[in-house]
Amino acid sequence: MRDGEETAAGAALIDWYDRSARVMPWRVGPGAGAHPAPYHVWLSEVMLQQTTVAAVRDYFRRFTARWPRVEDLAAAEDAEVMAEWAGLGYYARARNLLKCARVVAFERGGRFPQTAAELQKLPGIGPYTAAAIAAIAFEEPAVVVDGNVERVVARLWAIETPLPAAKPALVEKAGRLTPQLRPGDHAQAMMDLGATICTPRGPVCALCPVAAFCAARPLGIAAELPRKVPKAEKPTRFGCIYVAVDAAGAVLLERRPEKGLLGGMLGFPGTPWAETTPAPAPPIAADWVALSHEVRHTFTHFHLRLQVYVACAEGKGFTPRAEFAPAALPTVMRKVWDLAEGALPA
DNA sequence: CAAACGTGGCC
DNA sequence: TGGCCAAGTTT
Repeated sequence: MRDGEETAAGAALIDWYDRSARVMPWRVGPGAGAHPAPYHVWLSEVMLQQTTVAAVRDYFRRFTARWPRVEDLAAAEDAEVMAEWAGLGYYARARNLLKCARVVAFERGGRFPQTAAELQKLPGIGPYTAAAIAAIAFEEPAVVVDGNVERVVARLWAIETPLPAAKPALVEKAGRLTPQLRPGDHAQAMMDLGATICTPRGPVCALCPVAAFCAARPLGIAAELPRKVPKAEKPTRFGCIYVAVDAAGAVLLERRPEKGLLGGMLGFPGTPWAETTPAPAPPIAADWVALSHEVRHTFTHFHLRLQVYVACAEGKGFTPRAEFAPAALPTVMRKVWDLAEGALPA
C-alpha cells in the first residue's frame, strides 16, 4: 500500500463486501442504511471475542430467543446465564455480560451508549468491542482492530515488526483505511476478508479484492505476516476429581468461585491442580473407584490431566438428576462427566 | 504490562 | 499428536 491509495483500496474492499458478505444471525444486509439492534451487535461481539463464527452462531440464537431484549437478559438469574454460556469458554465474558446488561437496563433505560469512548467504560467492553459496536450499530468511524485486521494490515503494508510490538503501527495504518462513510460495513469487510481470504495460513491472494494494493504479496511474504514472538511452552498440571451419585441419581456438584479459571461455573469437587499428581482427597467418605482412563484437557496456558474417581454415595447437597444438565458444565467438566457416567452402575 | 483466561478446528 | 489460531479483556 502506498500513500494515497487508501481510498481506492477501501472502495475495492466495500465493493467486495457488497457482493459477498456472509450471512450471520446478528447481521442485516450490507448497505441499505439498515442497522442491527445495538443489543444484538453487543451480544455477538462479546461472543466473538477470541471465538469463531461457527462456534458462536447457535449460542447467539439461543440467547436472543431466550432473552430478546437487554432488559430480559438483565433480569435473568446468574446461574441461568452461566449455564447458557457453558461450552463457549472465557467465562469472565458471561459474568461481565450480565453486569453490562444490568447497567444498560437499570441505569441507562435499556439504551447502549452510542460512542466508542462511552461503550468502553462498560464491563467486558474493551477497545476492539467498543469500536466495533460504535461502527456497526451507530456508524461512528471508529478504528476497529481485531486479529483479522492486524493480519490484513500487516500484509497490505508489509509490516515485519513482530506482534505485540507492531500493534500501534497496525492501528495507525488501520486508521488510514477507515472511511467516514459506512465505517461499520468497512469494519465487517476487513474482518470477513481476514476470515475467508487473507487467512493466517494459505491466504488466497488470487481472490483478494485488494491484492493490487498489497505490499507483502510481491515480496512473497504474505503468509508469514504478521510475525509474532514465540509463545512460552505450556506446562502440564495434574489433579484428582470426584463424581459421586446417590441411589436416586443425584449428583455432587459445586459452584466454582467467581474469580479465576472457570469462575462461576458448575463443576465436580476435587484437588487443586498442581505440577505433580496430588494425593487423593475425596470430598466425602465413600468407596471411591479410580477410573482407568484419565481426562485430558488443554486450557489457554496449561495442559491438564485429571484422575477421575467415581462412587455411589449418600449425602447432603447433592443436585437431583432432573436439575442437572451436563450441557450446563464447562467442557472440561463435561468430559469428566462423560467418562464417569459410563463407569457408574446402572 | 505480562499473565490469566476456554474451546474446537485445522494441518 | 500437538501447536497454532479465532471478531480480546482484565488485572
